[in-house]
Amino acid sequence: MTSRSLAAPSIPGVKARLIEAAMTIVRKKGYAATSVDDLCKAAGVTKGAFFHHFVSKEALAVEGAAQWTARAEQLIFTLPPWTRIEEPLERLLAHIDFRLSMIEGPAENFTCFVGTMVQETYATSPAIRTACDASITAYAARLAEDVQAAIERHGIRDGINALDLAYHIQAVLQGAFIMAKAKNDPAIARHCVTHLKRYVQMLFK
Amino acid sequence: MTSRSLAAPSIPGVKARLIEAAMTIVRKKGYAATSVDDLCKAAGVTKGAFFHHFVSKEALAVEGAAQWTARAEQLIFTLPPWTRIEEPLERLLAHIDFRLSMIEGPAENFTCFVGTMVQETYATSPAIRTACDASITAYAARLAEDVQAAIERHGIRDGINALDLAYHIQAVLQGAFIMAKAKNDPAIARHCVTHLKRYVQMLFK
DNA sequence: GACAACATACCGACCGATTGGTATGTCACC
DNA sequence: GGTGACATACCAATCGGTCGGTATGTTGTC
Repeated sequence: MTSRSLAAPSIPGVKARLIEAAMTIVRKKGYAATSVDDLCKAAGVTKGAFFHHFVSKEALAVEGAAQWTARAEQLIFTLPPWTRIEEPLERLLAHIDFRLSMIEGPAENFTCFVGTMVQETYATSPAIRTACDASITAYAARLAEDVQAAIERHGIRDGINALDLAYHIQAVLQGAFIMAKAKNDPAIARHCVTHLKRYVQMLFK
Repeated sequence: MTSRSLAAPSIPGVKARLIEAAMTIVRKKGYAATSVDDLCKAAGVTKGAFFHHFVSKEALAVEGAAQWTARAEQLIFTLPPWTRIEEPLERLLAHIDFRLSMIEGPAENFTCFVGTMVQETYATSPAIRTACDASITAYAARLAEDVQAAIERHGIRDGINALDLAYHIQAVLQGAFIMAKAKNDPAIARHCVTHLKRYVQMLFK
């Protein structure tokens, strides 16, 4: 039955390595320009192995988006020590500071996998668009919890909704990434996120 | 053979029609996924004509970016009546309102040609990246004039620089576009731009 | 515990379609 | 009769994806 261990996973997870490769290469060249061969070469895998694990390139993108969500949950909302700050507004601002501190080095290291993909595929691949949307929505929903807690504690300007503000925070990050790519320099992106932090602070004052 | 068309600058410039097609199709599918054949078909032009006017697909992108700048200058900074508002802060806010009002219908109608392209090409095509950067920079510089005028009239919070704020405005728009694509709904993008407007208003109070 | 039957993981040659780009020709207008 | 503005035919490379095959498990039966 199912005392099933993997039959022959030879070297640690071919699948994981392919997804890892996709997260790097797609963020650098975009989805369409990333070929299956590119991915295979980077992961040290043959094409046969690729299509053994994924029915299509699109399927890899969808699975990659799901894993991106999980990774963000860990890396941004769970592991960092500041996530345990009690005071909700402080925690929210620490979140923004953290995102700010990530913006460094080559763009493919700090930009968003799903944000990059959805740009190119929203009109051509419903499956990928949906998967990217789910990832962004999950992030926003999680962030909105902290925003809501801060609102309850401090109050906020009229007409502002927690989820909306969470999406706005996401949008500024995505936009900042585009600026960094255009200028080939992360500094401009940091300035944008600094504006964002100021906005959030002012809303709660 | 040939049921041909005019030899001299045929009806309304083949070149212009190709660039026009690129602005629509690239915004919908991205740069890499847009083939030269796609462009030719949309413009009603043969491949021979394409490569008669452009040495490469990349060259079309570069020229398209330059025209995008010119078009934005006209459509956003020159033609609309609100550009003649005297009061600089009012004019700046009218600018944001105008951008807000553009966010409607399918994403390929209101998103940014150069923002979409630079996402995919910043690491692979220096020529395109530079052209997109020039376009974004020109827009920001123009917008910064209005921001600066408003600062001189009203004063602004400490540590805020006109050009920086102009780039931030651009970034929020770009990020809003990504949200709209992910959700397949422009409403979310409008919410983001509303946050942006509120931020600008608060800075000047 | 031996063995047949089957499942999983992978290899790499191969496929038709499409890609960006070229080579050559045609034809109207100066 | 040269030149600019195309059209047509074509090309090598690359694309995503298929397919027959092998090596190495795992499992039910006796």
